[in-house]
Amino acid sequence: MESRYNPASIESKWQQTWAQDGLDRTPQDSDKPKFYALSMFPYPSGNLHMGHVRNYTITDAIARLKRMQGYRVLHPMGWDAFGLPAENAAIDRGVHPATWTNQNIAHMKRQLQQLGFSLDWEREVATCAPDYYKWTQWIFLQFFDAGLAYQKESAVNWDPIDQTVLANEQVDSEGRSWRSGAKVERKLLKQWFFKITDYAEQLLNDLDKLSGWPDRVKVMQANWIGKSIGAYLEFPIVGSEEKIGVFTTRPDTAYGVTYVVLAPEHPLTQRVTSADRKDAVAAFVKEVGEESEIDRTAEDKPKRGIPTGGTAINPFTGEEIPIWIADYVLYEYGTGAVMGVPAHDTRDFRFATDNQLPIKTVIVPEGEDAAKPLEAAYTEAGVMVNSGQFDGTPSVEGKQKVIEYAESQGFGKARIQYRLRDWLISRQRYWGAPIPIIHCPDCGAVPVPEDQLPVRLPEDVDFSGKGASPLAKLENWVNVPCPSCGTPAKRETDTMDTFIDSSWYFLRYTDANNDRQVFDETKVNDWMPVDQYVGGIEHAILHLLYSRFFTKVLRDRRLLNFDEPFSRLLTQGMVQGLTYMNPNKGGKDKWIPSHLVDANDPKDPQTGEPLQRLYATMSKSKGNGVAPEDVVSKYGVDTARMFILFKAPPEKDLEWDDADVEGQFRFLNRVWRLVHEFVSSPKGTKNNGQLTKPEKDLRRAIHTAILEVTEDMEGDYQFNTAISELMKLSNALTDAPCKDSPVYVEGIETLIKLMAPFAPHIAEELWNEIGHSDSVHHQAWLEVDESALVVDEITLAIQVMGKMRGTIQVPANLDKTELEKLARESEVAQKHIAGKEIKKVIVVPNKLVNFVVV
RNA sequence: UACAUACUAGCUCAGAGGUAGAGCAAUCGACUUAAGAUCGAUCCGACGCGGGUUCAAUUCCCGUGUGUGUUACCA
Repeated sequence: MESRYNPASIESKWQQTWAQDGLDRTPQDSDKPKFYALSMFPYPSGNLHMGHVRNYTITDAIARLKRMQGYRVLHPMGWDAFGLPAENAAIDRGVHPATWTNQNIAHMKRQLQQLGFSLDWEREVATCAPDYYKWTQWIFLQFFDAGLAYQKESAVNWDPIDQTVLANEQVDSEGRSWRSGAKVERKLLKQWFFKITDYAEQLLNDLDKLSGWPDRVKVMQANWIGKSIGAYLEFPIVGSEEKIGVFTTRPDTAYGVTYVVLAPEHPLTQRVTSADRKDAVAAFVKEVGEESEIDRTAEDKPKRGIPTGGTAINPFTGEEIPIWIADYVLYEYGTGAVMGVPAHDTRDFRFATDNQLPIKTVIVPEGEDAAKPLEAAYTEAGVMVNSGQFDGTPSVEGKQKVIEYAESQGFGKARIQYRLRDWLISRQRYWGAPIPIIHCPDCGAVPVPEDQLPVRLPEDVDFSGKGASPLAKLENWVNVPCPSCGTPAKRETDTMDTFIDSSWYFLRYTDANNDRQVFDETKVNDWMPVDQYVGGIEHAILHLLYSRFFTKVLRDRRLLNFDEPFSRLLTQGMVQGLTYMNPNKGGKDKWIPSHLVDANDPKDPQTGEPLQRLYATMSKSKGNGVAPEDVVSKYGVDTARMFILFKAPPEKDLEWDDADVEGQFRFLNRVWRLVHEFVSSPKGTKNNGQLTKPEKDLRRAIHTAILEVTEDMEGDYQFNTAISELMKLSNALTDAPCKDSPVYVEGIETLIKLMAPFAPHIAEELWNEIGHSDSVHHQAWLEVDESALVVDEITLAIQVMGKMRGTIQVPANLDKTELEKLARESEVAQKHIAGKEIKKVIVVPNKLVNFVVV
């Protein structure tokens, strides 16, 4: 055995051996319980960064542990390969998106393999491959067939210079196109939507089933869905047949409505405006329309609005009330109109005060009357007053009663409102899965027949970045006969949002090479749900919500039989790098790339100014990244893995620190030396059945380590503390005086096995060196021998009045009376209780005795 | 603004109603021409702040401060 730990040679050696032996392949026929470990698949941007490495290291450690624990493990990898950067590469550099993407995939796959992740590459998927997006299109048709895919006019971001539609992420916070810099306009286009709102209630309720998800992710999803229970009420417009519908959560305040407000965009605005107000209203609408979303919703801004001159009737009181328009009413939410109840809503109160609108109190706290004027809105529950027949009703009950009354009178009903909107899935660009629809002048939107899938992306395309989507310009691709009636028709030229590709990839892994079906029902139901999903918190809402939605729809199509796709979710923290900032500079210039800075004396290389040191998420613009391959070439994969797992709990941000990486490398070196000394010394053969005290102590250390590591890995994966236990065991072995004992052999073997999921290469090498021919990764995980944990003597704490006064050594497992007797007789206790009356004695077996004195 | 979450050694993090703990860093010593590696030893704590419950609170409860994240007028 080499006396020095040389990671480079052992890592490549074992990676080859494992590949040959098929160590990473998913077991096909096995009666073992299943375990599906999954990392969120990456976008093939070209290079693996530390965030990827952290993500996959976590999942890999789990996969390896579960294999040792007797599970058949599915641990696949693939590529979220459609998307904008590929198309930009085409526009900027003239490389075809497919070429660019495939090169990146090849490069990143090689990087992953060098990192030794135990992935089953036979199940690799890439969403841009026709044999994948064929099934994405097939799933779209399932949605279409279920009535869950529909078209609607919708506003898109339109770049007037490039004459093209932009995605939201291509529009900066100033509302300008990232490419042309032009002010983006809103333009109405016919777009495809998925009806996720049909599943809002299920998506909300089933969050309760996700006990293995972090609470904050569930809270974020619940907020996103945003369920409100209330009423829909209609206010007739004076001099018109039309009515203004509003949604309210406070129907109990309906008698306090003193005005109605429309969003400026509301179509009724034109209708209700009186002739003399036309110009003022038009000016106001224009002004608000030009404001950016940010200005309009700024918190400190006063609520602005103007009267339209029109009036409506409060159907509860019969009073005429003015109709206003105001910028604080959002057209996108509810009905785009609200009833104004200044007395009982803070926003309405402020608006009414600013605009001299009447304030009418209709709820009072119990035992008070409505006489005194309000200084602020009273938004709590209370008793209804000034509310006709409802006077005296508690407002909580009043909600339901008012709804019933409105319903009986025909001007309202109960309603549940969600913040969640339908999912706009059309993208006017090339590098995505084409929507498999043909528009026929006679038959309308006709699905492409299944046997004609996939609708392939044409390859000879012009990428100028200008004009309509590249697909729309391809006459011979667009013009096809209608599949239903044969008349000349046109293909849909939009492609699908890439979130659709990633909403079902975890299902495809269970049967990745099936060319006849999207997946085999038995296989998907066998492997799913994913037992442990690992990825970034940035997907807390969109990707995870969409995937849950897809799962429920496909379940209702009877393609699978479970409700939720991911049983347990681990949202890993970011990887942060040491970052230098010049506080005197602004914008991007303030970040000074770390390779330009002397770490001992951080100064701006241009100005000589002192720099601030901080930790920030690694990024190109800050120049604070650490390249995985640099770390690997210096210390090896196992050190990188150990550092990443040890430095922070997985869900927290990780501060990259070279000194700590060094520390992990030293730990692996210590283990290497320990085993090296063990291999080159005579083995213990002594076995007379009776263990000496050092042997007992060492066995206790061994089995404590097994217990702690196993517990740390159960549930929430505390890798950092698990590795800390490995260090303790390693220290115990180093210090052990009984190196010739069979217990020492047990200790060495235990340490290597416990290390295997975290540092797989060195564990395999050491396992091999101590004389085993089978892989350490095939060994069964360790069982705790409870008897080894037993201690003969314990330290008993002596407390007086709850304060620690000292300790005594006593035999373990004495009963309460014996403990009390020993404690009472002890010197420490005597010193503090002598001459005092003992009122009470609390005895906690094997822990402490507490005297309560007068 | 609401919600979530955190606050423990210089740093990163464990911990549990009952003696506060690991790793790294630091300091000193040994070895070395020197450095590194290694070995040995050492140091470190109002458990954010205030109150309550308890025989006993760092741990449970309430309030408060600070940081972070999501959300930003959702009617």
